[in-house]
Amino acid sequence: MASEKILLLDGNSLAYRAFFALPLLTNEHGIHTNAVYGFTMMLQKIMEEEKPTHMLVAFDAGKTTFRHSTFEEYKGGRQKTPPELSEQFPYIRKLIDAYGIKRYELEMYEADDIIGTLSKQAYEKGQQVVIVSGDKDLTQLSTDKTTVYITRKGITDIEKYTPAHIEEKYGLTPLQIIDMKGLMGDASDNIPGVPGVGEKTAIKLLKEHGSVENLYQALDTVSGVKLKEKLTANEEQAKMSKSLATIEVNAPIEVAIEDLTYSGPNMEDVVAIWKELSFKTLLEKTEYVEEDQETTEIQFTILDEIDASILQDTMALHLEMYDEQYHTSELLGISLFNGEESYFVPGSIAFESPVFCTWLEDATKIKYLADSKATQAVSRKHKVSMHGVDFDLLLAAYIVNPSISSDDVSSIAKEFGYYNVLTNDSVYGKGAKKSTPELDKIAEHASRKAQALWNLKPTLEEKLKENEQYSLYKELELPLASILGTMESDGVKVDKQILVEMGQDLEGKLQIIEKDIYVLAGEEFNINSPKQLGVILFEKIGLTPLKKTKTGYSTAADVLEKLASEHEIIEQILHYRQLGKLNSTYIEGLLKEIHEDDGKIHTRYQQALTSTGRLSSINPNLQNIPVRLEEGRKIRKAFVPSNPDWVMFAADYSQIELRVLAHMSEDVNLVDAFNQDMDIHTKTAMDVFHVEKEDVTSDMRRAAKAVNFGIVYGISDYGLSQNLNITRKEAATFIKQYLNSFPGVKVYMDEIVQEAKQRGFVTTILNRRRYLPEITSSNFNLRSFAERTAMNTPIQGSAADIIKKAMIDMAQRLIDENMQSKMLLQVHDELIFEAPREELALLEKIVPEVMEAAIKLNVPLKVDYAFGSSWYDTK
DNA sequence: AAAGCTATA
DNA sequence: GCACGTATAGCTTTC
Repeated sequence: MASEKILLLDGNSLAYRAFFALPLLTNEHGIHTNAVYGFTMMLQKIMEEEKPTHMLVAFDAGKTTFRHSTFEEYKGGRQKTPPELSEQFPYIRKLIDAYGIKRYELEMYEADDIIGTLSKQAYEKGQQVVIVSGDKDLTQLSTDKTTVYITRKGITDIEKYTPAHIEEKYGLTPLQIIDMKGLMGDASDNIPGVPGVGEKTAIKLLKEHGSVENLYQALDTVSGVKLKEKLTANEEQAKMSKSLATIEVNAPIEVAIEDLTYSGPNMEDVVAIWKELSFKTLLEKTEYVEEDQETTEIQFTILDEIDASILQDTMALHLEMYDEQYHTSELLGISLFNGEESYFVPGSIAFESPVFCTWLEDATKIKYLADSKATQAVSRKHKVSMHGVDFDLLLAAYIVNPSISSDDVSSIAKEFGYYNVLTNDSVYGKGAKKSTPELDKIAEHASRKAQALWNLKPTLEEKLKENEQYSLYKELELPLASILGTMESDGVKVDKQILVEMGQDLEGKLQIIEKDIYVLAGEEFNINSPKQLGVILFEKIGLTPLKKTKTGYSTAADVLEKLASEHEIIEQILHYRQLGKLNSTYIEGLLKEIHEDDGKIHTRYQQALTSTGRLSSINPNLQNIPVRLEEGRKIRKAFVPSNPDWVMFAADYSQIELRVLAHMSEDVNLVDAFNQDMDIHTKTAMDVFHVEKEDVTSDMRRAAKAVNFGIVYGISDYGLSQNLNITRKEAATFIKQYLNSFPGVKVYMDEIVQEAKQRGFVTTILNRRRYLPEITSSNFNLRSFAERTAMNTPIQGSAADIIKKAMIDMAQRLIDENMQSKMLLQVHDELIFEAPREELALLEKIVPEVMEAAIKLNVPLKVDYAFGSSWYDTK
């Protein structure tokens, strides 16, 4: 039986280690997961390396142990277990069970004693023993067949204690470790030892005398008067300490080695726990495919034409696309489910059927969808305008909790307890392995999705109503999805030639700057590499590094600007970066996104992504087209109307976030300022600096503007000081002055943080929620971040609510007025249209009117607008 | 895949 | 004494 190997783990000790080694992670439900995660990592690694035949995780049973009858203060003065860790123990236990590992705890005994007892029994049986703990006391158990692994810093770094290693490290035998503890004590366990005797002295004494008992028998021979005195005075305490430090190897345990055979994990259970805790990396690494086991068989019919009889009044419908870029992706087919029968129609056959297209357009035919925006966009590509959407899974899940990061039907369904859908990755493969499976597989996959929609609708709607978010979902997000789908599919015309010419111009300029930089640096290097640049600037040229990053010198723009006066290379580098960014992201990047067939760019808005309720824009991002610097702003010249004699028309909300703040805080001074339509930054400067309007300098206004931004973002004196390049103290004074001038804002900020603490979430004007589990964290950084988001999210999110509502009203108004003008883009606080010149006069009237009336606040909303022959000219 | 940088509101 | 402004997307380099 020499091949048997038993692995004994100290559960409490390892959980503590994991907890303190890792940052306080949480999953999207606010459950702390760092200890479980670290424990899992250790477990995986150690099992893989050791391949044990037997395993056990021992836990401490309770607070009191037999050692307390010897010494009441044993382990006294210990900090109580942080609640963030306590809450993780149940998961650790569940996980151990899922792995199929035995766990054990025993009244009055510690995990050490269980491990000691079992390691002795295993040793006697001739097994190899491996003990894992974070507690060095366990090293006393080391023998020729027993190795004790003690975690070092981190979670997977381990020191292996064999008798030889102990000899080498301390010059002692494993059992003498107990004597050493007896003499030197152990602060963490509150074992006193002999005061004044530390590790060095203890080791020296034991090398001479062998044990505590022998030492006291030969006390006369000990050199050093002081030491002898200390030893004499503390003889009882030394002997008691030794007994406290001795691990019991004959504890009355009720498990036997034979019960501990390890036969491998139940991966289904393990994966379920990983999912519950959102261990994404572990899930991705695991090749275990649990879906096939979890899903139940379904029935479906593949059709090669659509018969009117299958298109009923209410149906779940899913368009199965090969990839997520639905504007260009191949349509693999559509699935339909009516509560009983599932159908799949391959490819674009459905859209070739007038019966189907008519059904899609019919508002009285009710559709349940996974992603109505995508469905709308794809339908429009097939010249169909869909109506009658009554459910959108993606949006419903997002409104329930915007932190849910998953965007495929399978993972959303699982969030709400429905497991009968496979992931896209498992059907198509991911990365380089992605490919189209056979038709049958696709049909089944798509059918499962349609069935999921049907089954999940009641669950999601109930949740939305319970949270009073049903109208946010049904009257705001759902109609908006259709509008966004239309905007995306309409697209925006981009003049390729303009971009190409700008690109050539940029390339030329870049080459010149590049050469200049090489001359100034005295060598050629990759300017785009912060690492190489850092070496040139701070080592070769010898500039002073003002800031560091995790990996080296920071060469960020704000740092370089401060060094600009030191060396002329800085200015060149900043210019190189600026032009390089324009060329790679905006010239080359945008050119790649122009569709050949229509010369347009079709971005995709992510409607279910941000935690605040804003949209985001991808492939390409049209919400960050340059505007601040003239050189970049010229990119906007390429964005033109799709008809030659039309114009671009842009309208933006003025100071919408500060107006929202005025509304929510009801601060009299701020409300007044907006009611009188004052320049808010000037007004802030007047109040913060106590000057008259005429005496506000441009610097004062700039500082006030930064303070206003800071207030919206959840201010800190440090952040403001960085932004304004002033001291922290000065920044703190500004903030104090601001809050004195706008006391209602201070009250509001305090209250919103309190509210977040009490309810666990904050809300916007339209009752959008954001959960902030970390607001009660004991970690300063996490808590502070949550507090700032508690202040910012209602402001940013309410502004998002307002413009979304405006978009819905605007789309309706364009229809009502029978206009050809099209709403094309949304950039957080602005809307961009293209319009025939004849409609300009009307547009100038209705756009501000509709936007300003979108949601009534207790301050007016203000909209500025402009038009011109390109986006650039709308200024 | 992560880090560093830069573009927007 | 620590670390320290909100929300994003995308490019290049480096591991």
